Amino acid sequence: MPRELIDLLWRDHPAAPQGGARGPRSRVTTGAVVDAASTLADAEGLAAVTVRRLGDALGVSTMSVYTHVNGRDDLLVLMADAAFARMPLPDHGRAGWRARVRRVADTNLALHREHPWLLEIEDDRTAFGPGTIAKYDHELHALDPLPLDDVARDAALTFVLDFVRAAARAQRPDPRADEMPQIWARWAGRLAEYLGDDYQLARRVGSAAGAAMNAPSSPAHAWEFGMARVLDSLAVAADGPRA
Amino acid sequence: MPRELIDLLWRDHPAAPQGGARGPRSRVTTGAVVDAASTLADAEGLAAVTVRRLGDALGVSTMSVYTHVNGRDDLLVLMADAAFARMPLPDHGRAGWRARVRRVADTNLALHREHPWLLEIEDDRTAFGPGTIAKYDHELHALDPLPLDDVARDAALTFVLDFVRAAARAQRPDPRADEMPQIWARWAGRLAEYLGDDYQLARRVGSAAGAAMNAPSSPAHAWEFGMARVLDSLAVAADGPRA
DNA sequence: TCAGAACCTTGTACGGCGTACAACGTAAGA
DNA sequence: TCTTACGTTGTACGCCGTACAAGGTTCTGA
Repeated sequence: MPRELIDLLWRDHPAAPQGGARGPRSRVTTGAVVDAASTLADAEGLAAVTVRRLGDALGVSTMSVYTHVNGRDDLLVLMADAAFARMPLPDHGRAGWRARVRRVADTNLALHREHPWLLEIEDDRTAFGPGTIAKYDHELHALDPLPLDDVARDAALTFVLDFVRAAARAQRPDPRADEMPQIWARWAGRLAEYLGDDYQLARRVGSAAGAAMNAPSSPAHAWEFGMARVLDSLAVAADGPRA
Repeated sequence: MPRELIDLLWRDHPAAPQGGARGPRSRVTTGAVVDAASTLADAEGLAAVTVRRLGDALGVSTMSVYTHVNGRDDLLVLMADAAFARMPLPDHGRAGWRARVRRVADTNLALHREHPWLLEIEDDRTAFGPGTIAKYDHELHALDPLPLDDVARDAALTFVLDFVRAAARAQRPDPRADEMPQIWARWAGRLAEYLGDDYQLARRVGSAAGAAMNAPSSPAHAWEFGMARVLDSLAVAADGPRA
């Protein structure tokens, strides 16, 4: 293991160990590998980010990628932290907590819309990256106006971000979206036969929810509904159980 | 494609097409394949569910698996629907909506704790399976006492289940848990150096949240906090914006 | 009765993946 | 100048999902 992941995460920090001076100059850097991987993931999804394709994209052999990144797992952590580091973290100013939370939620939703592959990266080691830590600190400060102790503050932020993550997942285009019309054409009749007269509530609600969108559910409405719920519930948590 | 996924999903329904009578009797059934795959996933995770290992577990050649299941993607859908079908769906009786929602949440959390691999299956086609539809119908009925129209009812259920899913994800043991102590031993010093005096809030809250558990965050507290928030917010949604 | 159709099973093979390893070239330090 | 550290590269291994064709087995219909 040439360099530890934590040092690669903090590679732009002054205290980060630099590579020794001897030997040929690197033709690419860790940052370039991460950038290329992110671009590839944006364009074709995370599954397209293979070490071989990365080498091609960088004009370098497959195995050369491993000089700058310890392996694919580590690369995903670096990609996620880099994406977080790119997020705008505007000062919260004098905004109330509702506006702050809304902004945090909107920004995170936008992030996931731009980089849907973030939803597939679940490595806990991301938490040690500079982008992730800066984001965490900033978003915790969004809750400054609320009277929450430290543990509750963390739980509240988790609550908000988990909601956003789930909403982003629902809004993400299904990779099978192209085929769905044909699949549905083949399935609709059979499903009706199987269902008969059962599950009337599920069928009514399912079709009502799907009516707003083309999808079987309505992510747009779920976002509005959920956002209102999140804000409502934080208000209750702040003002006390009965207020 | 021998049999459509929808027919495999509904394979126990009387109207489902049965295999023709000619040829040798199948040594295994679709259900047996799904069960073996689920057992394997429970024991070793979804990544261990490979067609080759499934064939071994069933005492059948690798390619024979494809007689009973169209491919790995379809198999995952069948596994997920089968897991939902196994869920207990007790009548809601006279319980109030809070108790109903709590029970739905608890049951779903238990499901995800028993089958963590469910979190990795995101195929929308699962929605057409009998187990999934029955579960959806049952859980919609949990919200009967609340004055919600169809679209809001769907959104409310999504809100609850998404929270549970996120909580389950947080509670899921990191596959890297064994190595974390050693990793942390190597990283702690370097991270302290990188952080310096920055991000004080993040560090304080992060360590406070982690103090309750061994993990860097406290999923147990997040569950309690989030559950209270979910119930609070549904109460507000039900009673009107100001009540 | 007995071919032929329908079906299940199987082995081989292909193109992908991540990555271990060793050989080689290159540039800076002694 | 020689050595040492480092970047680059090709080959190779063991996985993966699965297409395909050959073969065996059982029921159907003439």
